[in-house]
Amino acid sequence: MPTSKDIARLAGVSQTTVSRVLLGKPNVREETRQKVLSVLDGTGYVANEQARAMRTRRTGTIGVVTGRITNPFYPELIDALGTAITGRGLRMTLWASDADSGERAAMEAMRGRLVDGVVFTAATKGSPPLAAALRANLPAVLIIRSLDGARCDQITSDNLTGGALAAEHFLARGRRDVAVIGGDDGVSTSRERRAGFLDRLREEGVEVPPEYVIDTDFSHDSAKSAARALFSEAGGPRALFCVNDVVAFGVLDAARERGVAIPRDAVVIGYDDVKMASWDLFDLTTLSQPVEQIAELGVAKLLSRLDDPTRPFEHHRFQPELRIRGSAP
Amino acid sequence: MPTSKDIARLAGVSQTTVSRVLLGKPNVREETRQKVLSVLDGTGYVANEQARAMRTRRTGTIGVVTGRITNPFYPELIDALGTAITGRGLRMTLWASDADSGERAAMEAMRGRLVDGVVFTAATKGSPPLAAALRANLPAVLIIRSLDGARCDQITSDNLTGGALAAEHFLARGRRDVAVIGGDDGVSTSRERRAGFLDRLREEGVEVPPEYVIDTDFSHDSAKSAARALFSEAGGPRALFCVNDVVAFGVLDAARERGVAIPRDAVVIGYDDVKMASWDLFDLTTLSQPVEQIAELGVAKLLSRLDDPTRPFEHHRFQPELRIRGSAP
DNA sequence: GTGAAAGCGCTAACAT
DNA sequence: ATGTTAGCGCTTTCAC
Repeated sequence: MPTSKDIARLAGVSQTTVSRVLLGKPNVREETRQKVLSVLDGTGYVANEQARAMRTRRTGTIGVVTGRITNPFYPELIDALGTAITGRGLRMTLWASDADSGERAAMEAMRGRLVDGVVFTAATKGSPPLAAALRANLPAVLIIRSLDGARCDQITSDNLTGGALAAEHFLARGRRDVAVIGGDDGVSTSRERRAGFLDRLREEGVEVPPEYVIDTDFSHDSAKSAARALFSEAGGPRALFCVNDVVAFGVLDAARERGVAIPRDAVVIGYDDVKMASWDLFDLTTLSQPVEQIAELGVAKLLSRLDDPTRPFEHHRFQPELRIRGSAP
Repeated sequence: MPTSKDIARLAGVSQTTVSRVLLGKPNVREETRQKVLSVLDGTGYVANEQARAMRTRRTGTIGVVTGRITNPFYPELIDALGTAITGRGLRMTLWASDADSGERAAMEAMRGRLVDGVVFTAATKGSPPLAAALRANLPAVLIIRSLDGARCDQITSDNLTGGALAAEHFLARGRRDVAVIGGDDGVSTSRERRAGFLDRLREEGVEVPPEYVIDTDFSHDSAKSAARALFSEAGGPRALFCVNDVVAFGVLDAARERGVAIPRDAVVIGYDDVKMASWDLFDLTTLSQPVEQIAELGVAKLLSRLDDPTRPFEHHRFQPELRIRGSAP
């Protein structure tokens, strides 16, 4: 594998000149440039990015930390982030794991200069490595999930409004037998979606009893068993707002198992509008958040911070939109 | 951000000794080691991996190339690869894109010494960058999809057997009104699954007419419209083998739309056994391939090749297992 | 057991 | 417009 020194020797110029040609610097005579380019062409030379990174202090790699990919929302997000990152000629290093091991690894990678910055998508209140990264002022951005007072840019859906829209949809159809399923107050999305939903209901005089504000993790199976309990209760709630689509899928599965017809016997709203939500078998009414835009803006903000670390931190919230489908017409 | 030189100065030793301690070399006096370690602890020093990689010629990063993540099988595979890679203290750089842009980028990254090797999961017959990578003897491994005569290790499911198992399941239930949906002969998985299925049927005297061997891409929507056409045909096939689960989901969706009851009016078998396949709404009979094992072995083979580039190439095939569920009991 | 010195392959400052 | 030189932060001989 040839080095720029080899190219220089073959072209009869200094190694510096080769570097100049490679970087497209202006101060090279056209004739010299051509000579170098032709040698370059012949050898199929590719610059050693490691060595380059060592001087420029830019690796051209962006880290991405997500939760476990069991939620189909994450693949779509990763896809969008991948597009935003590779579209800029950069690379994406991915950590997709439970717990905070991904955050820990990402922080190490930043400090070890293996990535220029990190996009965190699964921020949780009590994550020590994330807190440490932000405290150390390492270049990071939070998308999808936010953290109050985090020292970095944040891009999310306006989850409070999203929850309120779900509430309004139920109210407009005269439903008052509502419940919220899924949630963890350490996670901004579910906390805010829940709060927006409950607050809007309260404004209209509907108070949701605490036993119908159901904590479950974000998995299909937990949601399913929670809904199963709800459905076996005779006078229980039948207008269910789920904090995300996977939770909603679990609820739909429980409904099928229990012989609860959707939307006749119960109505369901999700959040995220993953691709599957529009499949006939689910046909899920849900709130959509613009994944591509969130990913794109997140990457853009991260890169702009690398250039200007002093820019004040921003929190951009995209408006969610209610997609009305068969599960809650 | 301190360097090993800073640590050396603070500890009153040479930079070399710091390096020795960091790498756990034996020839350091215990007393010296402790001194260095205590300074290390105090500063929160993290070695610059770039510089390290430049000397060792190992980056500690593995590239992964997948197709677009619209197929839920890929997230599960990425998850498994991530576990196999990060579990070894390495990092994963991911390219998930249509076409061969990911392969091209991965090849560049290998040549630019940004990754030690690459796991290709979406090999297609006519991919120039992949062909080039293999020709150049760059360290790579093919998993899930194979390529005849590729100069690298390959780990796949035994797709021929998988297809045969599906055929046997239909035959055992007396079904002869079969069709195969989804396929592209440039992709080993669908080519082999199809061939295994058709060959086994032929052995039992069942010849599938060519119009019931349906080429569609691997998307839910294409499969859905193909199945829609099939279901509107009166005497058409009603025992459908799909080359993967997403295709099967599309078929199930079409069935629902057309009022075709599963499994009463039609039976469906998929391939992959993605998590969703066991959800009540799908309840899909399918062939499972051991994703974790494939990922684990793929990474292991790749790493072992880095240590011994001369080892002969192997193709390991895992046996698929039929998971019988409601869609084809 | 420890340190000095060389060098991985680049880029950038400085000379000419 | 081009070349010389000095590192980036490590690991690895090679001396002692």
